[in-house]
Amino acid sequence: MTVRMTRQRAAVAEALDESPEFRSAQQLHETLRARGDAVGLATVYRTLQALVDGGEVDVLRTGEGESLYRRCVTRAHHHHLVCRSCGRTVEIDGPSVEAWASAMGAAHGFADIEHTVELWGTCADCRAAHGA
Amino acid sequence: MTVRMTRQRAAVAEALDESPEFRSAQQLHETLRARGDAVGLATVYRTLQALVDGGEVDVLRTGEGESLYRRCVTRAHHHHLVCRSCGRTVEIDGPSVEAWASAMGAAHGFADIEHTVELWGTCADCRAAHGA
DNA sequence: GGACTGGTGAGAACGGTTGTCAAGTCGCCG
DNA sequence: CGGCGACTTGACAACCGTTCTCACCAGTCC
Ligand SMILES: [Mn+2]
Ligand SMILES: [Mn+2]
Ligand SMILES: [Zn+2]
Ligand SMILES: [Zn+2]
Repeated sequence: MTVRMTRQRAAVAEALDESPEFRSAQQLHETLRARGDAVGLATVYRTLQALVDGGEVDVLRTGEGESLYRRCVTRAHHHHLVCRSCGRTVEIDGPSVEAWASAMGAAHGFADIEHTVELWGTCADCRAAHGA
Repeated sequence: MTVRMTRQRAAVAEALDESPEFRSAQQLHETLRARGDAVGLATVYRTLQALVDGGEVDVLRTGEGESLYRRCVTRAHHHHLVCRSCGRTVEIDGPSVEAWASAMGAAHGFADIEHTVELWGTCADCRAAHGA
């Protein structure tokens, strides 16, 4: 039952620490391979899942159904403002939205309310780079 | 280039009209098959996609990556409060959330802000049925 | 070092969705 | 009414991200 520290787990954790953007399992896998620190794809997925379960990493799903992972600064519940183009992410705390969500649920007789709230946009740098 | 009315397209549209819940392409396909109004699965997907493109049907993706479809009453932008258990859906209009989302984006220099906001819960009927 | 046991990875399996393409049909025209 | 042609259909294969399988590997403890 003991959790072991392995080269692979350390490598995945390190790759996550190095990128402030949300990244997919496959991107992380490729990054590690390119760096000569190869880790099996299945292991990347397993490690990410464990980190998510432990609350150390956040996941979000793109509109195309791919999962993106990121080690967030805030451990508490929060949302994200993500750049569509480069993945740059701002962690957002929205007390007003939290209140709104539970009020809406209660008003319609729903219980155990959960909410997904994500914001997507184009960051200032990407606008400067791509024109427009 | 003309769009034709076919038995299949009418059947999919009718199945959507009959259910106020969000339903998956496969559920709709099965419903039609059971009713003896069989339509190929690929055609169900194609028809749903066309309806979504035309703004006649709303889609949302479950946490498991499945797309759910529903003909909403409101044509204007809105969100949903969905029962995890039976799919019952309440259309929600949240002006405060809209304002919050664009304000957040602007505050961090992001443009072309889009947002996904969905609420999940257990409706009163499902709570009564399953106890708790 | 040796045993115990959790971890690894190549490849198969999965599940929802989309692509392929020969066969079928709606709509129109004569 | 036929007939024609472009649009549509559907069985099945291909896709794609993710998970499962299982024989082999390697931390950990003694
Ligand atoms: Mn929240
Ligand atoms: Mn909105
Ligand atoms: Zn950017
Ligand atoms: Zn319900």
